[in-house]
Amino acid sequence: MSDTPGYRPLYRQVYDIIVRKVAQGVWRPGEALPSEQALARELGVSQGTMRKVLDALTAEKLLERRQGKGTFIAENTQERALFRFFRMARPGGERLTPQRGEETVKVRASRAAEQAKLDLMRGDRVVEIVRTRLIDERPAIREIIVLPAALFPGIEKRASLPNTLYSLYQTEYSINIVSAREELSAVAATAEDQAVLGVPVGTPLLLTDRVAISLQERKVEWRVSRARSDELVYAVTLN
Amino acid sequence: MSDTPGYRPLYRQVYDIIVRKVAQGVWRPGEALPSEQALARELGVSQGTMRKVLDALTAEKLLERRQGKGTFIAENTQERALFRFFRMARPGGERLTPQRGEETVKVRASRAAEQAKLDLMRGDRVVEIVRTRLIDERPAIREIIVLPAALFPGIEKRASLPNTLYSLYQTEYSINIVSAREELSAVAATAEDQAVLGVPVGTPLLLTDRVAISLQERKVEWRVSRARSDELVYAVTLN
DNA sequence: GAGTGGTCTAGACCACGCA
DNA sequence: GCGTGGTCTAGACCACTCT
Repeated sequence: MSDTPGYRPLYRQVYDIIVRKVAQGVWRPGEALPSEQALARELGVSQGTMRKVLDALTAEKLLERRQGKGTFIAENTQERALFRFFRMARPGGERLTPQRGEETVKVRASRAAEQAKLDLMRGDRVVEIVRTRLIDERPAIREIIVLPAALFPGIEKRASLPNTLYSLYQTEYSINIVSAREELSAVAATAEDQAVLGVPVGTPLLLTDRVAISLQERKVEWRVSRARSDELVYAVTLN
Repeated sequence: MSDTPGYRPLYRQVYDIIVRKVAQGVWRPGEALPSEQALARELGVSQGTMRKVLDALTAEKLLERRQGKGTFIAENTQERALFRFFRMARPGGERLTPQRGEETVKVRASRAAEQAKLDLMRGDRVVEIVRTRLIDERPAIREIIVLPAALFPGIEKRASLPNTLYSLYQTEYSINIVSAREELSAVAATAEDQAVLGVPVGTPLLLTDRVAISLQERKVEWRVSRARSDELVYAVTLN
């Protein structure tokens, strides 16, 4: 799995140092880092090398740089986190923001499929979140979200969960979601889908199976969504 | 649409020059460019600036750089072009290569929907390719592909089309596909789907609606695919 | 005007591929 | 051992933001 390059560029080492600091929460989301110059001096590298590191982290959307102002820890704000990982839109491309519907949270033993998906051990516990999301006031998406309980202590005791869970992960649990692997397929609506979403059994639904990856490259969330596909599409740009 | 920055960095100008040269086919796909040093001298900029340009174009997958060897025009080889824009896989993520099935090509007048999708004028003609693709020897995907006829002269006279059209676009028509906007939805199989794909009417299919964008930022292809979703998923990684 | 990131330069040395 | 891209440095100047 892990190569041993035998040669480890300086900027790579500095990169890892900064990533570690961010993961430790040395700076809060939205807060400014020291200037390029200051960081370079502090770590004993040239400004050019420091810049290379900060630019790379900006490309990974962990930092944001604004000319004349500074370098900031990227915030998984509602807006941003939503449009980055929530790809549902109206046909034609117009983005939309779902509303919150029914929601249940519980902690339970993990199942074999979950252990496989999230690299868990037998006996590990998981948090299960089941929720409905609304478009135009009507139920449109059913989601089942599974998290390793060890990483999210007490999350089941929270009064209510925000629409964008990833900002909660970041601010409350110092877990930054940096990428997600998704698999989409088309399935027929079940009786349960009919009950929740109000579509006839057999209606084609868009099923999304997502595993979210943290900055530390851990699989931290498994999410399966079933979405009405009549007025909703999954929009993505390939590069 | 187009901002006037009022200030145009040097590397941006050099970038445009190189892009233009690539689009003009000054170097063939797979061929090596002059070295960083040589290009920098030729264009009268420093090596650092030249490097910035070449790195940016590498990030856009237009070039490939190999230490010790040189900088090459990225080839839309079968392998690469396929896995870059063809996202179908087996559940679990294993990539697969479809085989070619039935195929028809014709040139005809464009319809309103096509004019809208591809930014065409009324009266512009289009090439329509209808084809079936096989997985494990069985029909699994139906595709309708629409191209502006003006950009692909004589394409309808070709004996047969390759599995990966984008390498054909690149080598024969100097059109580099650099990105694609896709919209996915779930639809019920029609009688025609039943006839071609052998699935019962009403079976959920995965429908993909793609517009492919060229290096010159033109909308060059509209492709609608209907895929069996029983043993096939659409796999994508979000960053 | 002071401070930040953004651009640009010139030059040195390192790692890789190949003959 | 030569030529290529990859890393690293030091320093200058430009553009943007805020006071």
